[in-house]
Amino acid sequence: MPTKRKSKGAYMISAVAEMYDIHPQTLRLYEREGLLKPSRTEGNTRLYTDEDLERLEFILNLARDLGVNIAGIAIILQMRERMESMNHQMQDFVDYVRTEMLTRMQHVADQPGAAMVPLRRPVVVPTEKNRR
Amino acid sequence: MPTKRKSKGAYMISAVAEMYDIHPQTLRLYEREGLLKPSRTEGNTRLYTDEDLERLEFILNLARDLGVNIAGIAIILQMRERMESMNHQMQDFVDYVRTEMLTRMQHVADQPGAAMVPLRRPVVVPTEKNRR
DNA sequence: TTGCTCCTCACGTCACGTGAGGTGGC
DNA sequence: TTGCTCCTCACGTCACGTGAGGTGGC
Repeated sequence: MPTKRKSKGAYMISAVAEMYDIHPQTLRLYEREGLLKPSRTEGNTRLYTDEDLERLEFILNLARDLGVNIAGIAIILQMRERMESMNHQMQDFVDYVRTEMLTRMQHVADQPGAAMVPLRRPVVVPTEKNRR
Repeated sequence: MPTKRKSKGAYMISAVAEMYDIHPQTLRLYEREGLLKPSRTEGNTRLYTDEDLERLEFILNLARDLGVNIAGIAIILQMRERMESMNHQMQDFVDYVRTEMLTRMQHVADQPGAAMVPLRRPVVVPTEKNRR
């Protein structure tokens, strides 16, 4: 269950550490190992955005609950991004095909005596939410 | 570079250990941790098939070269399977759409005065081989 | 000044890999 | 018997997380 966090803000390291009950040094470690890349103030203080925190939640889930080490988390983060882009690509293609087919069916229907062939049911693209 | 291994055979643990320069105990460890599931003879001796060896190569690549621990490897193996099934699903859908469109275009073309609209180029589905 | 930040260094713990030791079947 | 297999137990090493210690800016 992700921590509630709706405001668009930026958090300093101690605030993040408190929110997720994590040692500030661990956050610095994750950054050094390339898992997180918070921005910095002019004074070189780390600032964690909501996007950083979402990523952090994902990392903590892997590290704490599943026992994955840093090397594994890095790879899993990459794979996650690839899967998301695959899903988007798939969705774009489905959308394209749907409109294209409707357009062509319209052409067919415009011809005298042409039969209408309906799409019987929408194509379901697998996502994190609807699988299985 | 995967070790050459074309014959359809089954290997005992010491043969596998030698092929991949890995300790037999490590192979037993990977099995205990659920990464590999070789079959057994009636006498309870492990038998590694070519499929097991392919999986083992993947595991060793993660463990040795990338430093991923066992928990991470388990998750990455799951994700790999999901990505492969997504690729297949995508490919099936592309194939379906291609034949379906050709069929309908044929219908359109059969009508007098109907315009032919070609598929300009084949849709490329991302796979491990052709990405980027 | 206070309370934060930054950094480096070092330690404790645990997972992973490996070895020893004893067993049993082809 | 030999050389393999099975198993459990135990140790060394290293990564991860945490703490201490000293610095500097708002």
